[in-house]
Amino acid sequence: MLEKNYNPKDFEEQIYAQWEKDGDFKPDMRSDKDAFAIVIPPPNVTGVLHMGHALDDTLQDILIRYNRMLGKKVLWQPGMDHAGIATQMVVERNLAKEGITRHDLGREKFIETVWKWKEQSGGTICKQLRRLGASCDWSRERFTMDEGLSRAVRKIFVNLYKDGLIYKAKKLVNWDSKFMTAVSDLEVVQKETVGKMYYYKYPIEGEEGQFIHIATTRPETMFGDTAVAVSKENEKLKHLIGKKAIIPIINRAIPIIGDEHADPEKGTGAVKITPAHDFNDFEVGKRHNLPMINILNEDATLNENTPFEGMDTQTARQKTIEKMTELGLMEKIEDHPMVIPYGDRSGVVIEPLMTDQWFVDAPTLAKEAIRVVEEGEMKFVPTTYEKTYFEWMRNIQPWCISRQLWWGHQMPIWYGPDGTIFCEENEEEAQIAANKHYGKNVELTRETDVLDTWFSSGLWAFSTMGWPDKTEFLDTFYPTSVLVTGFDIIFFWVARMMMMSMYMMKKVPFKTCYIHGLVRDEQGRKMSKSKGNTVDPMETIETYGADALRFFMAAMETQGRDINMSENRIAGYRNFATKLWNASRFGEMNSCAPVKGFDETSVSHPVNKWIVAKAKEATRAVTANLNNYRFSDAANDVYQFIWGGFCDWYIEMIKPILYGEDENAKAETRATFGWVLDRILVILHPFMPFITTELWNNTAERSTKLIHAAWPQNENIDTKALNDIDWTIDLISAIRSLRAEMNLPAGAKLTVYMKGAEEKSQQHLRDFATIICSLARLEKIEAYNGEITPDMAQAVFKEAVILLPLKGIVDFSAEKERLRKELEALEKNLEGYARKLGNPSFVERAPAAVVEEEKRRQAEALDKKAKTEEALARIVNL
RNA sequence: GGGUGUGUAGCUCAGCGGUAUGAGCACUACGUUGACAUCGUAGGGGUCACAAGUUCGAUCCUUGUCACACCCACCA
Repeated sequence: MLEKNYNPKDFEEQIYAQWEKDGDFKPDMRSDKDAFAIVIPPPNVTGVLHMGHALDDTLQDILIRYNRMLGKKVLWQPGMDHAGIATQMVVERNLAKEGITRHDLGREKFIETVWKWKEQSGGTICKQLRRLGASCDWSRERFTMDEGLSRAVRKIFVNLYKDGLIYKAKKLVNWDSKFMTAVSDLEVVQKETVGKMYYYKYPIEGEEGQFIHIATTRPETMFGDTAVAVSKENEKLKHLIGKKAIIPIINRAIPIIGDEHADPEKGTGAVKITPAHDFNDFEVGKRHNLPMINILNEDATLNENTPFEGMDTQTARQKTIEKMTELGLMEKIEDHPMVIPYGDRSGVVIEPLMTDQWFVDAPTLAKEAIRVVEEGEMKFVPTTYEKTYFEWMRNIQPWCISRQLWWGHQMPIWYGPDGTIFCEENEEEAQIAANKHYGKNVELTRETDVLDTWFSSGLWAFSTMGWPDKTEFLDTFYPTSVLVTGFDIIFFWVARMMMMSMYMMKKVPFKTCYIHGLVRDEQGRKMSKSKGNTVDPMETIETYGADALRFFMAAMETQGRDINMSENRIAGYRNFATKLWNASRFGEMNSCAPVKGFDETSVSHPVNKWIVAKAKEATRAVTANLNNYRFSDAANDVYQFIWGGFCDWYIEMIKPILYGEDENAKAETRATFGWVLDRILVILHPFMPFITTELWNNTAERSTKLIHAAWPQNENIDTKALNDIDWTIDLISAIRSLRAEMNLPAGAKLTVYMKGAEEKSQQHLRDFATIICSLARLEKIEAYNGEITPDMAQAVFKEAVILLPLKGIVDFSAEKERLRKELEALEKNLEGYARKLGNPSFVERAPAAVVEEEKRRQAEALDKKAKTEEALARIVNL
């Protein structure tokens, strides 16, 4: 017995536990059908589920469940990312509460602590994913730092290194002074601010009273200046080229050089060049062989190369200005719009800093990654993201992969006593290589840097399947079928996966990349903790059930567009679930249940034939839309069928049968109801796995679990069966409309006549009289050949007129008004038809079918107009 | 500066070269029947941003304009 009320809390968690216990998420390796695989975008081990995950993982689960029901070998590979910086940050914060820093612990102890933290508090999100209903194969859960994946990281690193695609270089990199590590370009966010532009002057060496005027936003970097540049085209300043300027305060002479980097139109036309602290100046420095003077420590305080050692940049800036003012060299300070780089995680200003770092030769790796997308081996859905991908990949810069952190994959790099580099998969091999190199046993020291987190996630598609070992899983599931992720992850992850996979596997990591948008708040603003406008999916699930949230996500997902949260709408989908629940209860109360051996093609009652055809039609539409990643269309197809077709019409239409005397019809209808409800549970299951399973388990004894039920394919649809009932539905709607128009009490049982109906319509009338009477609240309905009397309300219905005799005097003004309005609309339409059909080039050039259709509509409208006019005339004549 | 996307009902959005039966929510009126008030029935509401072009026909294609959003680059 189903409970009276739909209460998802009663069963959602239990059902999930049962699936997991029964191993229902494991791929069926005996299936003779294709493989279908998705690797989950590994959430950070520190992460908790947010609405973005809820969207991302719902879409994946829909695809996974759908394909599982198609009978394929289906793998949804779950796991988590070790999230270098994020995790180190969390653990350090915990230590800080006890007044300890990681340096107090030392590297080894600290890493131990992180692992301990991971075991105890990491991975909350995996529990939450279960609550959402995600049917991942948890028995295969991986972690980007586990032993297997670490081996994969080392192996691919060594390969890349030996192929010359990983190299060490001293370069200007983005330096995060909070974490004291280099970060990649992607981890830097540019923020617009209004800053200051400082104008001052440097004396010219040997020329008393002569100056070169400089504009800068960072006066404190002057101690690292190694030149002043002016354009060779600059008529006013080019005479200074070759002379020397004196950096005040420290009185160091630097050359004035000619370089096109100095735009005569900007600033003063002269630019101070600080090669060690500015990416543009770095290039200028290289061109002119300028020395590079580093003026910063790793914590972004000024170093011994400046007079302000130990000060932070802001303080040093003030000091510099003070000094310059004292020297009479300050000219003016102006407000200046500028962009300042910040670390996306640390939130501190990123400083360009000269350091030894490791790089991946991304431009080389990008070539294959670009080619396979160009040639369609990997397709973006929607295709527009292809452009974003190409744009980025074609302009890609070397990827800085070294991080001066502790938590992460330590690079498989060892240094010999003289600094020779040995890159091997483990220490023993490095030792062997080194001993061979030196001809004797030497002591090696290991590189302390760890890898950028995205290096290991870049291998996710194949490392999770056992690579570098040759495994059955790798053979079966690689390349994976589709990757589902947000557009903000294209550069970070999609691009890197493409590069790494093409390099190592020579095959794309996934055949399709489905990109979705952001989940925003109700007003369309980005959700953020600082704004306080985040919605916790777990709370939503608590209130409305996981199914409602999932259906919301699916119904809102229209190919890449952002989604605005809407609690109203989620409530609406909870209501939808309630509706289905109650429809099932109706079936239960009326002994409707699936019958073994029931053949839905053999039903004879038109209503049953109709719903069977409708169900198949809906199935076909959902299938097509899922195949094309049209989630909202698929969801709406199911929704419309269940609510608009099954509940609104079918259930209402079978009531007279179920409450009637015809036992054969009753039996057929009960079985049909059972069949249709089963069909509903099947096609709704990917979207709402919980309620469908609960109903499936409670409406019959089952030999198959719903999660493994077969998704129906290639069915024939009896389109003829659709028309009869569609005619009846139209008629019922017309009568209801007329009733409402005449303000008749809903309870009143009426008689309705139909005049001028064709034989076929009359037949329908006889066949469906009971149904029509029941749904339109009539005493009787029948064909009529008599006169239309003044007490009859009229409505034109197709070729006939519906007559509603009313007892006593009736106010016809409302009806008059309605008929007039209808006439107006008809006139307007007719004008359109006449215009079109009167246009010779339309008749000549438009496809014949279109012209015919137009003519048919015109004829229909003319007929209806005539009937409506008659009706109106009769009223007016009263 | 370069790029991408979006402007359709009060709101959030679907959709399509052939009259917008658009969807959900909101709104109005009425609620009868033994699945359901987390509901039912009926109804109101749109010059599909603007302009030009292509076409027999444009909300849909092209170009331009305006508005908005996002991405990338950029601290003189």
